[in-house]
Amino acid sequence: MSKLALELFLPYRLNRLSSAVSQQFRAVYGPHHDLTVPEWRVLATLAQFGTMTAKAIGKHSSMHKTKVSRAVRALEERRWLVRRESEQDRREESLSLTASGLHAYREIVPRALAFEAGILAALGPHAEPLLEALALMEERFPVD
Amino acid sequence: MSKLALELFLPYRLNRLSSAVSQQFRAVYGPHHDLTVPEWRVLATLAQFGTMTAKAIGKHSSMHKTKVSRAVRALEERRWLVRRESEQDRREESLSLTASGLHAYREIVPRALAFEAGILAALGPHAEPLLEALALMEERFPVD
DNA sequence: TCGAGATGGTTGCTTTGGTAACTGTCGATT
DNA sequence: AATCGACAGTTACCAAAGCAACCATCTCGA
Repeated sequence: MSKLALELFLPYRLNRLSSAVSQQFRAVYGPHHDLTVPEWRVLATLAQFGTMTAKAIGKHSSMHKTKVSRAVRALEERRWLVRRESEQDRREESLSLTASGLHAYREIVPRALAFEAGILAALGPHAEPLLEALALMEERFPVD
Repeated sequence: MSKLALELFLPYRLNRLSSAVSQQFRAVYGPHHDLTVPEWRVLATLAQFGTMTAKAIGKHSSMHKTKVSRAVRALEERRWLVRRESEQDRREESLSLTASGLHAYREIVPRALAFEAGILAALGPHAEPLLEALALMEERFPVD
């Protein structure tokens, strides 16, 4: 009879680790700005690409359109982003960060990178192989 | 100015991958038995250890006690597990799988292992390094 | 032995996420 | 120009998850 040890089972381990990392990561932007993960993703995506539609944000950050819609509204209420109706296509809207949004972003990024660097440093020589394996798995489990 | 590419950012990648893997994994037990992830974890833990308390299940499977409580009730209603009041300590209850529960478990396990094996096989020589890196990160991000 | 704090487990409240239905707009075909 | 299907985004509804309050029981110390 085949046996399965939950603590060694890959999907479980990934899930556990991902939650733990996310939770720790919240401490990075938590103290100053209280962001949810979807809000952080929208912020990061907009900062990365400048101006884009909600649809494009969702695609790049693997988020369902309702999640994006809500995160966008939250950031808008915080005055971190503005909507502008697109001229060519009035169904969509061009989203971009305000000065405050960009300011907050720039404050968070170095800490986010330091957080990531801390993990990779702790992995030492295992870091590079991990990243390669991650890339392979991402290929096997593509976005939707 | 430091730049951050979300798609290369480790916490994001872990999160994305973990969701994708979990979602695919549901297809393993989905067709026959419609289980939630917490239910699956309780089932697996009980099968692994025989008889234990809800507290112990939560600890082993990294789940909040309310999650465990609800998953236990769901499995109980499905007649996959039974509660027995502990004699030494009447606050806690001894949980164990019924024959049906064990039967379902035994049907799922080979497929679960095959699913995992498929991933590891696709990783080829990268599998072992990945598992080592995972272990290191788990150490760095312990349960709660 | 009795009272205070700790503990196992459940329940209620609130937040969060997903699905589906809806609104408004576009593009294409007629 | 009118209509039909596709599409961007929002909203309403429902399932899932966390937090805190709660109940019952245990343990320990005065």
